[in-house]
Amino acid sequence: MSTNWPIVFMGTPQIAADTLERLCAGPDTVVGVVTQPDRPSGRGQKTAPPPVHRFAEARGIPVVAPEKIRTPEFLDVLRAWQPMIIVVVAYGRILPKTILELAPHGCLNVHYSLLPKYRGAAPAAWTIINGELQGGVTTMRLVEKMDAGAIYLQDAILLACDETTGSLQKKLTPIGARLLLETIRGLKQGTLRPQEQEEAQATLAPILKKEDGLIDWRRSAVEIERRVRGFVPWPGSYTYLAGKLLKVHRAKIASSEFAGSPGEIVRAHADAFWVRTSSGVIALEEVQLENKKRLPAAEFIKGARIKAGDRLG
RNA sequence: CGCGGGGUGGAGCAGUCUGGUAGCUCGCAAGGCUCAUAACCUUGAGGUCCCGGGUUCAAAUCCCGGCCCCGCAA
Repeated sequence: MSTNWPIVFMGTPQIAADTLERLCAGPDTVVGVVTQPDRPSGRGQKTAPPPVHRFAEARGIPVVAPEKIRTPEFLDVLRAWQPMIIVVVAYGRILPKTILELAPHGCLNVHYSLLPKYRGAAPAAWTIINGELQGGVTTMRLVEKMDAGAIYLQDAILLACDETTGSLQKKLTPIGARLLLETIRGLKQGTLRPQEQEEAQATLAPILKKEDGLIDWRRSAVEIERRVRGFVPWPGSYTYLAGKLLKVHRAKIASSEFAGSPGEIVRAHADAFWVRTSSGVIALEEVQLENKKRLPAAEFIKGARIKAGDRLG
């Protein structure tokens, strides 16, 4: 029906690329894409363009990957595209006011939590780590304060009991893409009623660091199990076994109770690899010793010389 | 040229430094035992020790090259 909007898209990882694909399938025209510059990554330190870059290139959409975004040159590029709105999905940078106000409808962000809860870089992960029963997606107008802008649309889903950040993100991405299209349509029609966030309800979802993955056995089994799920696929959870790094890919609460101190292996037999925490026992179900392949607990135990009484951490 | 570990019967590992008959925990097959079932005991089958070359009387082991897997880092 209404007009065709020129849109600029800013994003970097796979979820952003998936969202961009859906945006391209909509009624509007993505006239330009902004993404992070190539960085060396992976074994061998090869540099490769991020998913959004590859997608845009394949579609023949103009792409820029500025090292710095607070430059007049970059602003000129954005202005030349003359966007009606700028869509931001996991771009990975704080945008300055000049960019937030560059388009007539400002910057539209897809955020993977039920704002005002979990403002910040890792909303899906913290939703799981804190044991929430539901997660969700919010579209909102970007403002200078982190994730504090007025809410356009929001949708919630229930979490599975074995939900990981990866699986949750996978579920939320298409929902977010749908909300994004609905939001843009609503903005065009003027039917959208942006809701200011309730500041008092706001909580934070700070960016995760590699060290967050180190398992603290003084936490409870419940907490550790949630964190293991929340840290998949990144940064992953790990502990130490006889001085060697041991990654924990999957774990669950063991039904049995065992005496022991936090970090003590209370049972390592057949398919049971049980570790005592400060409160309760946790069963490691899939682990990976440094330099080795990831293995189900049962396989790992056959080769590892471990026994009840040995200690992790 | 980012750093590093590894490839050994069906699975997971030891053995490699210090070259000399292929080992452990399982699985599989057959038989046995039991009030004892995270069962247990006995016997058995199953291996080009990743590939190619070199050194040597002799190579899983030492040297060179190749393929594949993985940890750190990002």
